[in-house]
Amino acid sequence: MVEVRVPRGRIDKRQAIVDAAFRVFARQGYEQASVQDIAEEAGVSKQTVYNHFQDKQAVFSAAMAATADAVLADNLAAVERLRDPGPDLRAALNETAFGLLKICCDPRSSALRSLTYAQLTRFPDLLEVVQGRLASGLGPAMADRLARLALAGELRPCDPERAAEQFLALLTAPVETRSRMGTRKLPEDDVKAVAEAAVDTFLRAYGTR
Amino acid sequence: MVEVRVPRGRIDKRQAIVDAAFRVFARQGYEQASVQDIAEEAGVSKQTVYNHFQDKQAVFSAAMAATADAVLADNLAAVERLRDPGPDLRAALNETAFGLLKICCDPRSSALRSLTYAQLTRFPDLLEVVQGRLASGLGPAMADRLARLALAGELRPCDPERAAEQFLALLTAPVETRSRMGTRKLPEDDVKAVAEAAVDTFLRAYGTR
DNA sequence: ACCATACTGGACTCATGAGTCCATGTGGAG
DNA sequence: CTCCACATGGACTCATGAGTCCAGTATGGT
Repeated sequence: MVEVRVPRGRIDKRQAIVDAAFRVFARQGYEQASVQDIAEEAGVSKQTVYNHFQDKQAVFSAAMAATADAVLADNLAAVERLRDPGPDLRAALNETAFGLLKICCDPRSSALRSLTYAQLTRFPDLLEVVQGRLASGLGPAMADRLARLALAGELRPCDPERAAEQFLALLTAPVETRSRMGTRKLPEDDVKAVAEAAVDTFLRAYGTR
Repeated sequence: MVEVRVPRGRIDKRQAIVDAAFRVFARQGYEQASVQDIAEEAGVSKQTVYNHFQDKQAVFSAAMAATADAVLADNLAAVERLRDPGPDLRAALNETAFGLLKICCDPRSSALRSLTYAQLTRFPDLLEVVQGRLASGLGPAMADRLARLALAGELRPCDPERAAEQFLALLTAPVETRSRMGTRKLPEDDVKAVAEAAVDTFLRAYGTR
């Protein structure tokens, strides 16, 4: 262990701790990650962690919330692609789908899902923190875009919430299965194939003839 | 705590332990469940647990494997409904879909997913034990049924593996989201609605005109 | 009836990790 | 320059739980 001499100081230790915590939790899981591990990963002493957070659980919550925010932001950015779809709807959907799947396959995103699942029984309020941000953010945003497309006659008239739910289902579930719950990384080509298959089925069901 | 005097004996303690273990793990998670808890739930002494299993991890593996087998069997039974679909294909698909979703919503099934996700990093071979049985069992079985239907002209010609993957995606992902990863139980009507929506979209994409 | 086998419970060791305390160092604001 | 708020690390307490050991007890096959 070669220690890099990092300048002491009261900079953004807190942020460093939050970032490091998520990395450690992602690698080792909640119970296996000791506060000491987190402190070391952050280049900080254990006591400093306790200066910023009440206890281990508070560190965990903060790390999960921050990551959920980041992942949601990425997802929303991908959906924005549909705001101005251009002449080729299929191409726009394909790009959006591929963008969403790349985020979904990212280790950060996988770890977020894993950790949420894992700690549900212990921290029920994790749902508000994580799922509350993701599902309650992404679904409606997608539904908004699809509603506009339907109104513009690009899709057949339909319930946009249901369409959004199914579009996302066609994307995420196959990737989740194929990547073995995020444990093996899918080849880019597979991801593209899933995206195109999803868009194809979606357009058959919701497209205008 | 009123202790029921249970007759001692070398009956199927092992089975009792496996069953009890899954219940305890489902309630408390792997790390939170102590071997003592499991022994008490099984009405057995801690030492007896260690008579039958090498260590806590072995108990866990056995419990997960047994549950995965049971859940897979239920799933396969539901898919069997499609072997003789009868004149009304939509009705047959609806029944199958609803059957699959009821299993999927069952606490046992939810706990199985939760625990698998949670312990992935620690026990990578859990994938072979659990996912290996479920995904590798259900997907192909579904694909078989769909292939027959396509051959009989009930569905348009298509890749049955892809169709099966998407059919299952349309079922499970929405339920997973709506039930908040299995933490709140969905009203029967919601489950039925998801099933019918999935079948509707599936038939629009894969049905014959 | 007998004996091997399995079950019991309770005491034991041992490792681990959360959270606290404190004496000491250090950077930046005034 | 001088505080002061924050950072450090190392030692400490305390609780918990895995896994072992053993002496005593019930069971079922023969």
